Amino acid sequence: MTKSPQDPRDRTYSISELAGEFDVSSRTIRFYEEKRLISPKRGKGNQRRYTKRDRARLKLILRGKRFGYSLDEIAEMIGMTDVDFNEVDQIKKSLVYGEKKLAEIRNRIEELRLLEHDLLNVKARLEGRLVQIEAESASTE
Amino acid sequence: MTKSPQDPRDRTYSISELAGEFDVSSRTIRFYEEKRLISPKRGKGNQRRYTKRDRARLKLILRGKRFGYSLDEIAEMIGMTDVDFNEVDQIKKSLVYGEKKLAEIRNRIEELRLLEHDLLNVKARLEGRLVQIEAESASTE
DNA sequence: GGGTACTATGACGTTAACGTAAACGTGATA
DNA sequence: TATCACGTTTACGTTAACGTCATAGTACCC
Repeated sequence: MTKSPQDPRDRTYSISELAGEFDVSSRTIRFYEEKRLISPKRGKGNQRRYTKRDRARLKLILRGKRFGYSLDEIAEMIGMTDVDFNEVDQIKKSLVYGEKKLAEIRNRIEELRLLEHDLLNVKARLEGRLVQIEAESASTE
Repeated sequence: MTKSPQDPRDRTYSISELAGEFDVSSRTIRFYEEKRLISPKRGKGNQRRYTKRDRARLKLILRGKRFGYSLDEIAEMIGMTDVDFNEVDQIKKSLVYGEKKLAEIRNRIEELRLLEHDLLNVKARLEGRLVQIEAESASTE
C-alpha cells in the first residue's frame, strides 16, 4: 500500500474549517501560532493550510486547556513530541519529562475519582432528604 | 459520644495557616471571599477565622481550579452543596445539576486516559529509537 | 469582472485572577 | 511600651488569553 498522488490523507484544512470543528475562533488558532504552538504551511495567497498533523496538534492543545494547563505548559508538552529524533540526550531528557507528565496525569485521574466520590455523596444525601420529605408530607395528609 | 465545650473539631485556622497549607497567597484566599466562594467568620480584631468546613471548601475550590474550572463555574458547583435542605424543588434542581457534573467528570477521566495513552505511545517510540541508535553505534565501533 | 465570502496583518480592548504596595489596626512578647 | 509578626481594607498594576475592530488582499462563482 503506497501513496497515490492524491492520497486522501494529504487532505488539508482552512483555518475556519478547524475553528468550526473545534468550536474556537480563527483568532484563537492564529494566537496559538503566535505563541508557536502550531505552524501551518501557507498555500494560495499566503493562506494557512493545516495538515492532519496540525489538526491533531490543535486537538492536543485544546485538550490540554480543558485540564487547566497554560499555553506555556502545553508548549512544553508539545515540545516533547518534536524532539530531534537523533539526539540521544534530547531523547533521554524527553523521556524523563514524559514520566513526570504521566505521573501528573495519573494523579489527576485519582483526584477526579475523589471529586466524583464527593459528588456522589452529596447526591445520596439529597436523595435521602427527598424521601424523608415525602414521608413527612404523606403522614400529614 | 457528644461534643465537649472544647472539641478539637471546633478548631479554626487563620488565613496564613490555610495559605501555607495549600500553598497559595493570603490575597488569593481573600479574593475568593470577594467572589463569594467562601465566607469565614471574624474573630478578635476582625480577623478571619476559618472552620474545618471553610477549609474543606477552599480545598474544593483549589481542586476545581486544577481542572481548569473558572471561579464562576466553581461558584456554581459549590452552590450545589449549599442547597436549602427543605426546598424540594431546589433539591431536585440540584440533583439534575449534579448529574451533569458527574457526567462531565467521567468524560474528563476518559480524556485523561486518552492523553495518558498518547504519552505512552510517544514514550514507546522514543525508547525504540534509543535502542536503534545504540545498535547503530555498536555496529560501527 | 463584479460580488461576496474568506483570509491576513496589525493594533487596541477586555476579562479573570490574582500581585503588589500603602496605610493602618491588633496581639503576643521581651 | 516598643517591637514585632500578623492581620485589615483600598486601590492600582499585571499577565494570559483571547475579542474586536480596521484595512486590505484573495478566491471562487455567476
